[in-house]
Amino acid sequence: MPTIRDIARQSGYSVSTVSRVLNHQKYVSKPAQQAVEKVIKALDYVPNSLARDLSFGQNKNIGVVLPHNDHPYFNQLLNGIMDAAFTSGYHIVLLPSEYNQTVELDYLEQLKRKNFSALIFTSHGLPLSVLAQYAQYGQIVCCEDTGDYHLSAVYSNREPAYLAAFKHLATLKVRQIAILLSRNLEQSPTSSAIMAAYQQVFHHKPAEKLVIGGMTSFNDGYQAAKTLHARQSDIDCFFTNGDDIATGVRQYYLDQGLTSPLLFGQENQLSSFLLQFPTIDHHFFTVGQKAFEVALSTEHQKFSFESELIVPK
Amino acid sequence: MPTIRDIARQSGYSVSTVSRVLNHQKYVSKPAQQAVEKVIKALDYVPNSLARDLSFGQNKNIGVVLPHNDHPYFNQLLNGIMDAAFTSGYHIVLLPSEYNQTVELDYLEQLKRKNFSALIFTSHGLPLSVLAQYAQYGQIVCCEDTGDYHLSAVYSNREPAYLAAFKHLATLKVRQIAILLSRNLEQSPTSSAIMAAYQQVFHHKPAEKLVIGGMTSFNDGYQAAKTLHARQSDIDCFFTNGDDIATGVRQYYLDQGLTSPLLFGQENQLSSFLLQFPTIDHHFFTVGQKAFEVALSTEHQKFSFESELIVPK
DNA sequence: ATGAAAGCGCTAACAT
DNA sequence: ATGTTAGCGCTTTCAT
Repeated sequence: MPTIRDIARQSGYSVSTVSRVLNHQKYVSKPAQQAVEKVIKALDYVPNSLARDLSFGQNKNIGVVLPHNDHPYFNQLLNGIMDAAFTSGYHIVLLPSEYNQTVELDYLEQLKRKNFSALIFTSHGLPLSVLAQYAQYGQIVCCEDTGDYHLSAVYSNREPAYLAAFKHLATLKVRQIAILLSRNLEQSPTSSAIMAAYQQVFHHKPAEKLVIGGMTSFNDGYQAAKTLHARQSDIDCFFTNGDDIATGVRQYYLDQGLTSPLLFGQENQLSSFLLQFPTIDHHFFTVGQKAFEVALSTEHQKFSFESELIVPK
Repeated sequence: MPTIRDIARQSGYSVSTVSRVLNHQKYVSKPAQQAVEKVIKALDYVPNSLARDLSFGQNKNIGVVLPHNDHPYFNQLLNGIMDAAFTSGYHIVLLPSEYNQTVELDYLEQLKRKNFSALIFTSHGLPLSVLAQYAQYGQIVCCEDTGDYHLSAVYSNREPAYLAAFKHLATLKVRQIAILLSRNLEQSPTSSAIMAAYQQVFHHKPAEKLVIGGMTSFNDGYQAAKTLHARQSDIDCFFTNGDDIATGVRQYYLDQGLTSPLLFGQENQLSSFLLQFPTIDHHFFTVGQKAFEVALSTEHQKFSFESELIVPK
């Protein structure tokens, strides 16, 4: 592989002139430019990215930490991020965490080593205080409210929509509400927000035996319906963490020859539209786009979008 | 940020000794090692990845070119790739192509620039002959049969399963078969394989007006059913490119109060299991895992797995 | 076991 | 407008 020095030698110009040509800078005469470009073409030369990155002090890779599961939350977020990255010249590096703190810490160390110029956490097991310690080494964007921590945040403000959702259900005189969550009960801010909204509307906590976590798919919804229906047969509503999960619930009831309880989805996927049940759109695609944008900036920023309650007429 | 030279200076040892400590090499005395490690800890030093990569001549990034759409094919493949990459020390870089040849060419150029140490093409718009020209710059793995080209290949051998599928349908005395494809008709080897298998079984080509491409979702299936049913009302079977797409077809018929035609899926997703229609499992997760493995190797290799016909009893 | 020094290939400040 | 050269931070021969 020829280097910039080979081009310099063979063109009769210096390394810096070649560099100028490569980077389309000013102060290169037409003849110089042409001579250099001719040799470049002749030797089939391309500049080495590794050398460039070292010289520049950073590369153009943005790491995206995600638990590596298939929940639509991550898909939509990732699609938004990729969409924004597409024309930016930056690359998205997938960093699966499996919610493992050791792994997450390793990614933070890599940020410090300049293996990435920024990091986006779509979720994290590590406490925010730890993430904050690494913000000095590069932009760190969290897809949740980071409170007072010196960490950028781009997220969806869910509380109002959850509140509106439960008020809507209260209107419908629903009595026994099952709640399906993504992760295990207390772990995530999202779960807390749901529980808080529920309590605010109904003035009591959700029955523990009607709450299940770990839902990521249609099938999970199906199984959860089975389990919960066995526990309590008069459930008249399922508040779920995804339209497809709600659809799984419905399928179970239909397969049993029962009428489906009231369904409530999230993510505004196709199924809630087709089956005409209410859902919440958290605008994750938009969040992803913005998260990427912030990742490129050098300042700490906080943005929130409003989750949107969608009720079919 | 301290550099290796700072560590050398402050520890009283040379740069090379520090380097040896960092890389756990032989020929470092206990006292030297301890002295160096102490300073490393004191200065909170970590080696710079960019410098390492330049010195080593390559980085640990594997680019994965994919069209950036949501078809389960790419998800499953990507999941397999990520699964294999997880413990490897290598990173997966997402390279959306939108089937754009210019974009794909740019990724190949980046391979040449050593921005990636290998490239996996889950799909490509560029001809194989062009890809082959870049194989000299790094391992290139295609997820399809690459014939005689000097390109690694890891893919699923679909023909036999397609043949078996149509034979199965012939057994059922199906007459009017609609065919739903991923991309537009002639573009992909997959489409050709389907058409060839069809013709071999039924001794004539599929009716052109019963073939539609561009299917990626439930909704696409729904719309396609609508369109095709309007064109011809006696379709008695839909051979689709995905279980969820087949499910969309079914939904349309049900919504019209009609009985669903026979469905045939692909990808062996949950829906074919729940609704008990036949499907084909192309084992993309496994293909992805293997593709990654080959990406790390320096030799050109070809692997194929057998697609599997799955018929519920 | 340890160190000196020559790369790796490019950028950019400085000089002319 | 063009050239010289000192980095960028690490790895790796080659001496000692």
